[in-house]
Amino acid sequence: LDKKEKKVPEVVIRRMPRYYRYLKELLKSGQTRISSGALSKKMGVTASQIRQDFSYFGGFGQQGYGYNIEYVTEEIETLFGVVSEFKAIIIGAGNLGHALVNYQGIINRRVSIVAMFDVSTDKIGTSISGVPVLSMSEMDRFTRENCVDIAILTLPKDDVSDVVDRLKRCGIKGFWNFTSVELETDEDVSVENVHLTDSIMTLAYKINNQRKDNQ
Amino acid sequence: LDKKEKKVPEVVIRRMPRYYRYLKELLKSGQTRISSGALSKKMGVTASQIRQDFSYFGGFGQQGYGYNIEYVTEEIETLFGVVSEFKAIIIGAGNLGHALVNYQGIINRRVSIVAMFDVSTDKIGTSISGVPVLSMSEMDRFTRENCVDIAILTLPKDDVSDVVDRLKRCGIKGFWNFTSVELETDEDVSVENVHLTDSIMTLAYKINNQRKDNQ
DNA sequence: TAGATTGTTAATCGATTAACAATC
DNA sequence: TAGATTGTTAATCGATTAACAATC
Repeated sequence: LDKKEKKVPEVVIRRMPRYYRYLKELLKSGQTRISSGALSKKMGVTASQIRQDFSYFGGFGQQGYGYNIEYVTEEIETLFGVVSEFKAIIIGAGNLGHALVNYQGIINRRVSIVAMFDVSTDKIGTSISGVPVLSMSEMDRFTRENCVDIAILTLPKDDVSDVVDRLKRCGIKGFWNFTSVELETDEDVSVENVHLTDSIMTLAYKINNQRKDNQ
Repeated sequence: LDKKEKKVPEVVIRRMPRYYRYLKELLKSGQTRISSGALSKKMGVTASQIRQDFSYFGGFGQQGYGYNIEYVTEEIETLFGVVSEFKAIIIGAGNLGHALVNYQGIINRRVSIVAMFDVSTDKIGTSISGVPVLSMSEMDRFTRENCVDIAILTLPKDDVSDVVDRLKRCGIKGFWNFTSVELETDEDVSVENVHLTDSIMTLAYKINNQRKDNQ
C-alpha cells in the first residue's frame, strides 16, 4: 500500500534468521543493547550490512543508542512468524517425517503439526508422538476442515506433483519441501526447499577443493 | 596451479547440484544432448547463466552441438563427489540422526556412514540400520583409525563446540551441520550448514508476506 | 559449406560497502 | 551540549545478462 516500501531482497530475508539467532543468544546472556558495530564483529559481517538489512523493515534502532535487543527480536518474531500459530501436516511418515514431528525448532516457532499422512496400511491409524497418521484419501478433507497452513513434504518424489496439486486446491499457503522435486512458486503459494542432496554435494565439492588448494 | 583459474563463486557452486538434478532427469528420459537455450527454458534461468556457470569449470559443451548430457553429469559427479567414497560418522543418535542413516540421498552419493555416537547408555552398543552406535569416549580413536572424512552433527547445541574441536584434531575434513550453532570455516575444514529453524522462519515470512500482497 | 551453439568479453544490473547528515 | 550511532544516500564491487567471435 505504501508505494515507498521496496520489496525486501531474498538475500536479506535469508540473513534475518541468523541475526535473530545471535540476538537471542545475547538476550539470554543478559545483554540489553548492542550497536551495529559490535554485532558486526561478533557475526563477521559489516556494520553497514546490518543497518542496511534492518532498514528494509523500517529500521529497528535509535541514533546514539544502538539496538534494543529485546525489541529487535520481538520485531523479527512478528515478521518471521515465530509468534503466529501455523498449522502444519506432514506428507510421508517415513524417517524424515518422524524426525520432524519431534523437532523442537518447529515447535518453538509455533508451527504445530496436526496430522501426518501416509500410504502404508501399517502406519495408518497409529500415532507418532501423539500426532495421528491418516490415510492419503483423507488428506483433502482434513486439510480443508482444519484450515491447514503448511504442508511438509517428505514423501517419495513420484507422488509429489499429484499431492501438491491436491493441496493447492485445498488452500495450503506454504510448502516446506524436503523432496528432490522442484516446486513452482506461484502468487498464492510459498515454497521453501530443503534439498539435502544438494547440500551434501556442495560439501563434497568444498572438501575436494580444499584438498586441491592445500597441495 | 594454473594462474588463470578463477575461484568459483559460492553462488555458482550452489547452482550446480540443481543443474545436475535436471540433467539426470533428462538422461533417465533417454535424451542425449541439450542446448543451453533449451535447458534454460526448462529450468527458468537464462541460457547465459548456464554457459557462464559451466565455464567456471572449463566448459562442458561444444559449439554447434550443445551439451552431451551424459558427459556433463559425469563431470559434475567427479567435481561434486558423487563418485568419491567419503566416510562419515553421525554425532547424536536422535531422531534426525536416525533419519539420516537411512537417507538415500546420502547413500547414492557414496557417503557411507560407518558409525554413530551418542551419550545415552540405552543407545550405546545397539545398532541402527546396521550402523553401530558407540560411546562418545570412543569417538576420537575411531575417527583417527578409520580415516573418517565427514562428521554429521545432529547433537544438542551445548555440546557442539567441544565435539567440533575434538573432531578437527582427529583430521575431519568436513562438517555437515544440522545444529543451530555457527561453525567457523577455516583453511582445512569445510562446513555445510542446514539450519532448519532458519528455513521454517523464512517460510513463515513468505507466507505472512504473501497474504499482505494479496490484500 | 551453412547453421547452430558454445565460451568469453563487454554492458548492465543489483547488492554490498562507505560516507555522512540526522538525531537521540 | 557533546558523543555515539543510526538510517540513508552515494560509491564500489560482484554477479547476471547480452552480444558476438570462435568453431563444431
